[in-house]
Amino acid sequence: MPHELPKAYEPGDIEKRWAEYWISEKLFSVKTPPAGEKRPVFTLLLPPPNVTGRLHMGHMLNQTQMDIIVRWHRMRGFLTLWLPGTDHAGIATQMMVDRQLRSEGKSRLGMGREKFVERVWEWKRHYGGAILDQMKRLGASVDWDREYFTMDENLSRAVREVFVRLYEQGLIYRGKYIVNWCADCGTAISDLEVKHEDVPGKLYEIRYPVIGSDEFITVATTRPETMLGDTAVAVNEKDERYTHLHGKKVLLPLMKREIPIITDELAQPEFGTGAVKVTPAHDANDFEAGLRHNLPQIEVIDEHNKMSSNAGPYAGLDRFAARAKVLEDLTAQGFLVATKDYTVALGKCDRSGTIVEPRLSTQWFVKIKPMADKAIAAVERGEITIVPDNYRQVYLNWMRNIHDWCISRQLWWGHRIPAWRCSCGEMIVARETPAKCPKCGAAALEQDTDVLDTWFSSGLLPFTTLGWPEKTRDQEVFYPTTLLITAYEILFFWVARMVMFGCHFMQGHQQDPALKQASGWGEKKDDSVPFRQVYIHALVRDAERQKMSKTKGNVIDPLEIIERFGTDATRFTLAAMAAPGTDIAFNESRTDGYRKFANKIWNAARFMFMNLDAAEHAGVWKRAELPADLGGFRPETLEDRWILSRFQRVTKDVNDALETFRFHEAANRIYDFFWGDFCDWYIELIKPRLAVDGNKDSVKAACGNLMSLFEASLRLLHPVMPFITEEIWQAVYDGKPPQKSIALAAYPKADETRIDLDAETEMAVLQDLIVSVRNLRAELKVETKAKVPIQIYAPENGVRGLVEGNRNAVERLATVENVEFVQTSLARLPGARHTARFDVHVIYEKQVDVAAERERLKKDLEKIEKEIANGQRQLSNEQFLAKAPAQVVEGLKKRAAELQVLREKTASKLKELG
RNA sequence: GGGCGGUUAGCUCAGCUGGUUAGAGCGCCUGCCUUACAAGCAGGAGGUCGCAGGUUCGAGUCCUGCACUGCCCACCA
Repeated sequence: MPHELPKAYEPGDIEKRWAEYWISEKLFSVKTPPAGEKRPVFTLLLPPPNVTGRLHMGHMLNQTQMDIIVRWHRMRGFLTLWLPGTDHAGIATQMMVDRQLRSEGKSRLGMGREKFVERVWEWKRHYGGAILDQMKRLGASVDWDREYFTMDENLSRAVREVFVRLYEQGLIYRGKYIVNWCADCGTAISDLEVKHEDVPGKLYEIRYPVIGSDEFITVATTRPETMLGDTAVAVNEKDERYTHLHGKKVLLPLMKREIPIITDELAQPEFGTGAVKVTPAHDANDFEAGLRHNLPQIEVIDEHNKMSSNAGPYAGLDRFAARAKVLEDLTAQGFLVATKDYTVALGKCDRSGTIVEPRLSTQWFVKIKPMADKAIAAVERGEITIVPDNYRQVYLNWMRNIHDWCISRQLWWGHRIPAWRCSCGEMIVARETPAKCPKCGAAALEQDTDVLDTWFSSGLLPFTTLGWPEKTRDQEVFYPTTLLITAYEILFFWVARMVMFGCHFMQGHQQDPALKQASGWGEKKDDSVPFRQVYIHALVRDAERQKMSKTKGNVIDPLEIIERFGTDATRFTLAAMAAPGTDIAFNESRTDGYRKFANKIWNAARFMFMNLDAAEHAGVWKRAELPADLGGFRPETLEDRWILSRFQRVTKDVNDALETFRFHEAANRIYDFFWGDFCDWYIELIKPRLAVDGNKDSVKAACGNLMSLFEASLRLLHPVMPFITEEIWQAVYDGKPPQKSIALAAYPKADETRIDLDAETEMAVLQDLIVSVRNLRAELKVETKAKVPIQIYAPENGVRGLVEGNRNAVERLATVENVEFVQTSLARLPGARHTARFDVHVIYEKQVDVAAERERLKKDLEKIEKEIANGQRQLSNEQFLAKAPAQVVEGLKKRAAELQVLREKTASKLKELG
């Protein structure tokens, strides 16, 4: 790799090149180790995007976080498996292909099930890989050799196995119940797929004539059209208003049907009139009540949301047209008593937006309670930790109030339910297509036409992707997976289901004890859980905090952002903004800032290579093998000791932050270190030492130190910015790196013995001095290039020695030409600045702006006084001295001493100025 | 109806387990094309941490209430 790097960083080609390299070299493919290996293992399952999906910001955030964690583990020596795949996404995909067919003038129904499914497969082969290709652009370090698709044969077999086992265990049943029906999708959907929306509506009060009296009983409803299917009116047993009507009947208006008045807890005396109409076929509560009282179920709305023949004169009308007509007729006949404004929680289909109809229908259900109990226990016992912690409670609440899960869908695309019906009425649930009916021997069996809810199969992925139902080595090694990173939105859809299925089907499973131990999970007792940890990340919103949506047109396309700013910068943005618990308002200006950060790194690299090459050319230094992990770093000067110390700190902080998913902290720490410490100070300080005409040994050391530290910093940054770090890292090794990729190099580990407090303190004083002089120069309006003489008063020997020892640095970085030490304080002079440890005076003929100076000092003094007062109050408080940690007291005392000095200097100067 | 978050500089956000002087980026102002970087450098202005109480030696951080705001869950017509 030539070191003639272009002046500005151009991510496009570089990123593409390395993304391809990582894949073609199979760097992230994992071989399952045999028994006997003792190595930490890290497993992560990619939440499978829909095959129909296109990468959006949510994916990108999710994948960036996963990739950071994955690369970090890999570099720390974990056997790291990240499993990618896609979800067949039943409804979404079917709708997509439906639409395509329609545009060709064809229809699903016209072509028949078999042909349609074949067509979907064809579509999948063509377009299904798009989202994974987009992932490749992000640099996601997944194991492409293990890519799965939820409809793969082996995964489908596992799905059938699960279904049959649950059926045999009595945990799957089939029955006619109220389900959420979406007429648009033509299928039942689960409770989770219904989104409630508060909309202004009406509450209608309708009176039903009581038979055998001239009395009426008034019921309240938001859905008058369902009265056509009423089979009772309920009142509460304790409601004395209605005691005299118990056992009587009413004549249902419009339908002229006699229906009983029943007593049931369904009716709450406080609400409305205390009497409620009962429509068992169109309301979940009424359905239950109907069962309790053995009421007939009259379906008046069909699967197309039209009134059925049971609706008499209203048959054929759309449900809402029917509502209008019913109200009209009720009014005309004097049955409508009142119409009140009322907010209705309308249930809409998550997918199509159609208003969902509670409808009586025969479906398959999972009896969820037994599995939910295990899933609750796993989290309660801490076998699974959920981060941030508040989601733990959300999860538990949901799990404790869970209802049976409707798993059948009236679709063609998906895992078909492995149940067959014989004409004799026998139902056969089997792993493989049965040849004949076990009861009557008939061969003409019809398979159930429904498919399974997509989440049924994705809920199994943690173990089915590892070869279940066979007992495989993969499971011993990689199950339970270590972590799951996902969005809150699918906590219930997916996470909760994985926990239930995992705990149920992997009960008794044991991870290879040696690997489990080495991975740090030794104390965990239960290896049936699908993952040890769950991290829930925030939502990405637009810059105005709005949820992104196609209809609002505020969707930010990550690929477009990547195109403009580079993948690394985009990844960095997402990491830096991802503070746990808060949503991310994606702001391009931040990404632009991180693009500049990449450029900064790039130019620091150019600087380094320029100097290394010059040194090598001059024969002062040879680019030999770079000792691993800062092994070649020889601290010679203050800045060497200082930067080494700072590096240990940033390394510690970054590792700590990643341990607890504080991505923003990790990113910001590296940013500050690299830009602030490394570029602004270290590089500036080391510059003269790199001059090839200098002392050979010291040039050599400087080159080695610069390169060592840069190389280590690249490794530190790599999980967040994989591309630019790879590019420069490869160049550092001149195409002969010790590993094929920086992704396989070791992650920096903090060595706290290399933290040098003295160096940090001294450097801070030096920085203070230089900044003070720069300050004064600006204030005095000294021409930029003019070197000025300065005077320094530094009563402490240490400080004086420090400045003398780094006189060069001061002269260069503050543009100073002569440093004179004096014996008396300079604080009062115009054109001087002071800190607690030194005074510095810039000798220059121009005058300071006295008024401005006075203002500044006044402000300073005020602050100092305030702080002194605060400090004194605390230090004179016995309680404080007794209770506060010694370190805090000590610090405060030290500060108090400093403040005294500062106050005196500042006050006397202020006095001087008048 | 239940639950969960947010409110800190003009804007977008950090501030983890309470501890000395509340930070960053962007924007703004001033001066610099100093041979790594003008996608840069140097300097600067800008905050009674939503409001009111409380706990504590000490509160942006913990507690209570209020206000505004966002989200999730829910089979009361």
